[in-house]
Amino acid sequence: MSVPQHKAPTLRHVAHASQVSESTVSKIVNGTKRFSPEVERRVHEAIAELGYTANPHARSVITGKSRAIGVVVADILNPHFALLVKGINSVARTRGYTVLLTDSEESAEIESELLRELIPRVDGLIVATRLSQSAIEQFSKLRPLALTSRPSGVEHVPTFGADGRLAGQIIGQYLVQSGHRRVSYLHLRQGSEERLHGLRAAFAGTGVSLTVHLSGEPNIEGGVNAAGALLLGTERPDAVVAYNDLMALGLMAEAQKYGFNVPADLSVIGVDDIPYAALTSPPLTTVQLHSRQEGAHAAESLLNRIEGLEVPAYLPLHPQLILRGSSRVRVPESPGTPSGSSVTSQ
Amino acid sequence: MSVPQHKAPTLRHVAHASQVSESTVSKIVNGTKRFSPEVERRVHEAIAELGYTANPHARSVITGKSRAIGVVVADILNPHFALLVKGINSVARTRGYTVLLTDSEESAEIESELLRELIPRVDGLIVATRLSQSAIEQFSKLRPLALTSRPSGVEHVPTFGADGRLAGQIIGQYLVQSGHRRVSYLHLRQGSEERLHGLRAAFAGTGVSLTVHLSGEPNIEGGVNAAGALLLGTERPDAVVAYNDLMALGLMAEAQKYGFNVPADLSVIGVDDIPYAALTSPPLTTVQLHSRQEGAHAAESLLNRIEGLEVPAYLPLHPQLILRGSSRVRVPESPGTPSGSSVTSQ
DNA sequence: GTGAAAGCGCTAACAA
DNA sequence: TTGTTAGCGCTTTCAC
Repeated sequence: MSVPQHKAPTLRHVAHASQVSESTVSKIVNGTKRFSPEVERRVHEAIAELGYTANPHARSVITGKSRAIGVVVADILNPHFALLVKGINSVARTRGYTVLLTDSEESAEIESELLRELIPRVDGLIVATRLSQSAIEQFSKLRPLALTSRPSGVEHVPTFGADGRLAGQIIGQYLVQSGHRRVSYLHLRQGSEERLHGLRAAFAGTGVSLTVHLSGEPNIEGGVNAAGALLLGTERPDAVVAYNDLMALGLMAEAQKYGFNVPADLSVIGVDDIPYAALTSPPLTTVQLHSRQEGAHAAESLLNRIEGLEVPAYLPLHPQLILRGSSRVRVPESPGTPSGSSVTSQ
Repeated sequence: MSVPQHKAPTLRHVAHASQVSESTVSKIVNGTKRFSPEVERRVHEAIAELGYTANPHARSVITGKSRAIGVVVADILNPHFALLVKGINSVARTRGYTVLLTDSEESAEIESELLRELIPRVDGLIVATRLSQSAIEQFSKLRPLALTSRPSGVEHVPTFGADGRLAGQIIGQYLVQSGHRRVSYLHLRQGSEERLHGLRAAFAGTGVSLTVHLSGEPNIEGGVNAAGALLLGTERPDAVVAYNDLMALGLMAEAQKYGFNVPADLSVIGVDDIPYAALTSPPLTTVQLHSRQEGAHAAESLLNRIEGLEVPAYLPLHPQLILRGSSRVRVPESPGTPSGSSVTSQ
């Protein structure tokens, strides 16, 4: 079953084979200095012959750099994070960095453990965190950090992602304009209060009521589990907004099981615009957050910081309302769709 | 923005602070040898005081081990791979290994590049490959490999995952028994022929016709794009089977746009049982492949091999038909659902 | 242009 | 139980 692992050739072997010193080989491999064509040819030949590859660990010991970045996401099964990772990956690959990806399973404890393990191996990290401000501050002293998806308001630690408050506000405005009166919000315990604040701001002075329900898990299960409390109370909502699409999808499926007709009885709105949001019946109205670009921005910024380059200010990603079948206008007299450039109808 | 990075304390610092030799500290840190309580106390104190963490790179240079494994998946956005990774992660974490995850974006070229980059950094790799047998053989000489999801039939390289041929056979048998007569299969260009072989075997001698269509992309887009050719020919199928759930979901959504009623006009069946398969209308009939356990098995086996432990034979994962609303019996006279333990109705 | 020598942070014989 | 020594594979002055 097992194939014997001959130990890999080293610089010494290449140096011997090509009759030059180790330092010469090193400089040629790294492009640090140029040599006579004859020497370079011999060295390249020997490298090819022996199948030499530099040992990145030995290199890291000296340079103090690993050309690797760590990524900690809360749940790689969530397409928002998968897309974020794809954005990070593409940037990292083109710039010659390796990505060490880990999944914290939405646990602050696991997240800490992973960070401690990752930090000595990488030059910087991108983290969707659940940790406290003080914990983040501690870690950020050890390595450059970039935060995503869950703004924590820690100073000196750059945060990336679309404006959650604005996302909430866009949804709120749409609901107001489309005649909804009783809105329930499925909130995520920790983390971003921002989406909620945005909703509140949009509803201020409009007479629209907002009821907030809590869910521990920002996934399909979380939506399924919250559906009962959310939908079967005495005052039934005419719209529910969920912290993210997964929760909205779970919630909508469960609502339909209860016999609700979406959107006739109830509008359902999510956040993220994951690929599956377009495939349900009805397809889900949601707010696109540009997860992939969020990852790319975070990675670019982090790598620039690591390499001591200038870190440009990134254009904030603008949340965009994607109108689909899970929501509809409630009052015939106000059929206008909301105005503004942040709306796309599909 | 940037916080100064004081260079990390080393063994030397700890040795100094606690008045012992470097090798003593090393042995205490690694638990290699025991020392007097007094010395151990001093060393642990110094470690805590200085916030010392071992430099894993320096360690790797000497030991030749990195306590890291590499993972290459084809598309982390595909829940099958996300679950696979979760299975791998949980095993790796409990055994003290770090996971270096990368996404090859379904490209053999990128996959090769990633493998070359990963190999010198890790003790072994888990790969969902698109590479040729010979390429895989080459890589497997450099590091222990475990293959998943896409059996390649390379000798000496263990492969994990449910039996694809059996999955195809189970679907085929169900379709036969439920009275379908014209089946179209949406096949994935490269890789697993196994699911197709299983279907063929099940249809042999039954008079059920099988038409095979090709799709390059094993994702939602692939299903959407193939729908036209698959559904709008002269002889319309009464069932379509897709290589995986993503393709089936894309295909079903598109079929519904064309006006097909699923399952009245057409049964749609996928493979994987991704979480979203249960949320569409109708929910998708599919075959559960136990992706998470597949990942766990591959990781356990690989780590055992790396550590020179015995590598137990893993129980093959049995594909299980999950009957949902996207398929139904076609002929009144044969209303029986298929028998056997591999069927779960929901 | 090329090489000798020193040393990154750590582990592993081998002494004592 | 503790320390000394050597050296992993590599980069990096600094000479020639």
